Amino acid sequence: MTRAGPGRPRLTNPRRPGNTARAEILDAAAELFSTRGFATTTTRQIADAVGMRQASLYNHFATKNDILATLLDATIAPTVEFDESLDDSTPAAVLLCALAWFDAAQLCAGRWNLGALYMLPEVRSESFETFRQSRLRLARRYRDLAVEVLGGGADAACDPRVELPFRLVESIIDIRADRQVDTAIDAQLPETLATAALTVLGQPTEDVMDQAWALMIGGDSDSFGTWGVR
Amino acid sequence: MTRAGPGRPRLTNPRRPGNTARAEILDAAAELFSTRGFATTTTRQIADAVGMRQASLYNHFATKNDILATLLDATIAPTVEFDESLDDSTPAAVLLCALAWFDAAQLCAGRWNLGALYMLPEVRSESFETFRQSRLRLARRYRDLAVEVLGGGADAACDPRVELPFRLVESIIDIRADRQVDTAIDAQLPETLATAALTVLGQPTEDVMDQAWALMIGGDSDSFGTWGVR
DNA sequence: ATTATCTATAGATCTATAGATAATGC
DNA sequence: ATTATCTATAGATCTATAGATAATGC
Repeated sequence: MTRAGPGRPRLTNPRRPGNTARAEILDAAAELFSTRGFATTTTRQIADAVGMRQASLYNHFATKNDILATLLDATIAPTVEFDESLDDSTPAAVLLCALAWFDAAQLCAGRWNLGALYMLPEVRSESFETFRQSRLRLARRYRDLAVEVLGGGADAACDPRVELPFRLVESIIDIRADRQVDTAIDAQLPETLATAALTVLGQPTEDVMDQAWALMIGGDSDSFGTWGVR
Repeated sequence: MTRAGPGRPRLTNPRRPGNTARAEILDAAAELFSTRGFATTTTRQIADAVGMRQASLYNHFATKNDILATLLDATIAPTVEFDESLDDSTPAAVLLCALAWFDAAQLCAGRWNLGALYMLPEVRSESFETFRQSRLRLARRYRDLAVEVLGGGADAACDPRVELPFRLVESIIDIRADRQVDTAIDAQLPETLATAALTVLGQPTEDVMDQAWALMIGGDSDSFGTWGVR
């Protein structure tokens, strides 16, 4: 909050959270990109939202693309790390459920609806190739687990339902985008989606949910605030 | 195909389906907007894709916004009409299932992934207010039917699962966007999603699917090509 | 001296309009 | 005469760079 260091002072007082100009810019860009889109958000709008001049952004990011790339990478990282921390000898149903639960909680958490950045048409451009690869790997991971849950045979691999767990979790992005925050319902959503990810595959959920919950807690449980009420 | 009427001839031969310039423009815009987004698609790109000069677009549409508005309205209309044709004395589970099935088939059909237009950030702007209202009404319709399927009480209205049927159907948009067309799987998707819309609510599906199928056929079954294999 | 901002602006778009042109149809 | 295109361009952006300025820190 109290900024006093070298450099010419800003004309406006800071109005964004973050201890560095970089963090302030990322917060403003996250809000604008996730609500108005990338192409329609101008660098001037970002600068105005931070309280600095348009040209000053370029002391902290080389290009506008660079700002989006930074946000995208930070957004997907926690879920990928959580997935990599899982023990592959655990039953597939438990792994799938835990992954869905963690991912949904991640997408629910945070000041801004960062998942919406995945959906921006601009992300399809060449510049974001690396990010798109990571995300595709995650989608494949969901599908592979779903195939295993369904028995792992050739039939399971062709079952169209194996696409659904990943898509169910993603739907939280549109839910957040379409309406105001409703804490009563939102707190339940991650668990609801993790359950639904099993239900659409025709799986019973009782024991699995408890085991998945244990894995969630086992992960870096301090890395963000709320896991939803249990 | 054979264009020969009044007016100065184009420099390029027609390369888009449609008997009128308007239809050719809509086809090109549908492809570009749904794959690259609205703001990043220039009127020059649309014109190039049609095979005419940028300025010539303005003989057929007043503004770039006007092109998108036309596409949006045409996209949501069939599902809204189908919903209005349904008989409210039918059990809610059958209505929900039929609506989901029809909507999913609609989103699957067609040369371009028009559902992706719903997701464009630009649609949140004032200009598309009317369209957004229609779409919100449709989302509410799904939710109201889901509440009724769950018993209709106050508990049902607060159950977070009531959001899921609508979101499951929408997920077909992202499925289409993320991968190449896979006819073997795609033909099954609408029925799979209609089934899942009931499954996530904890409903049995056996009889309901047959009744829903009958409603699908009863609607304007000739309005588009494939309903999926049954 | 170093740093982070500021002001000013070049260069590159992009939408939409104005007016000319080349067909058809009466 | 009417129509649908064309060419040319005005006016309005928007990104990113260049160079000046006002702080801190040594």
